Amino acid sequence: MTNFSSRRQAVLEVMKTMRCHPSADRVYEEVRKTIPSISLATVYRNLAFLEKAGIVGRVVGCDNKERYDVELDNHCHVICTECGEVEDMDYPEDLKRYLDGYCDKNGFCKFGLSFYKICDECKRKSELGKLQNEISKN
Amino acid sequence: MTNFSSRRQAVLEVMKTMRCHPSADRVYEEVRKTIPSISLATVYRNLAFLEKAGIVGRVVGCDNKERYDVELDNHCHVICTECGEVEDMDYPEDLKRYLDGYCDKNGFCKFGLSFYKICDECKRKSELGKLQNEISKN
DNA sequence: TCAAAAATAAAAATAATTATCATTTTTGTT
DNA sequence: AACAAAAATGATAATTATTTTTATTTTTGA
Repeated sequence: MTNFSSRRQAVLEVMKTMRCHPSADRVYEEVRKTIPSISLATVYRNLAFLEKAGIVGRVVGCDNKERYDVELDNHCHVICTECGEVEDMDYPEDLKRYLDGYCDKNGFCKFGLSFYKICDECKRKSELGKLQNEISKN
Repeated sequence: MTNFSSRRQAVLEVMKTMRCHPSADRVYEEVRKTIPSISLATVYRNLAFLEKAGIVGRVVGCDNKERYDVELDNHCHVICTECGEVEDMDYPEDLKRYLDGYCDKNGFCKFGLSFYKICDECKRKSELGKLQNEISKN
């Protein structure tokens, strides 16, 4: 039975709604919009609970934060090497099959594939920085 | 020119010698055996320096620690879901080629593949725990 | 030789996460 | 409904990993 407490439910809802891979503090920020009195510890606790229950997963980005994910199937990640933001990407179908097979055959419980690049946001910021540098020189 | 300070050199040596993927505090522990006066901050600084220089890389394990790696080519990781320990594994040759191609074609700068399982050490510990539980019940 | 730059130790500061504890809410049983 | 036991929570303290700061030392290169 999926009989969660209202706050646990709220954390899960936020996870389902957000299309990104939020860190705990981002989830906290978001849940507070509907339940202002919720505490950060509760968010952590419920994310841990939901993880144990196999409902959300952890993703490691590139900044020292744990990030969370509700879509546990069939996708890999695109990670920004600057800000650590994580995006979903579908596996090429044949690759997924290959890795699933490899995993089974060798007794691994799961696998994770990530591709890295600098995200558009960070690229923009970096360009802006250079520009400002040029300007201040002259 | 690879003209590093003696401490920077020592950090790199340790990284090369250790066949695992140590966290900063493990590196610190190890370097202290030869340079007892080295400080933890210096280890962090030099790992960061060596990373920027492309000599060591970061690996994300499963515990909330950054781990470091000197072998930057041609291998993927086997990560323990319990303790976060990271082990190297060769890519199947054809998979490596496929991923390299995919990466180039789509403008990613790198990729990472990890397989997860519970390592032998942790399996042993967990068995031991269960056994002790049984005993204390009777 | 000597000034500027780089590297360092030690300690303080920061940031993310976890643990504690007193209180509140929920649950299942009578 | 009443109530005891279990679970969940907020607030805060504690912990852990990492980064920053500062005063000092070492290295570099002119």
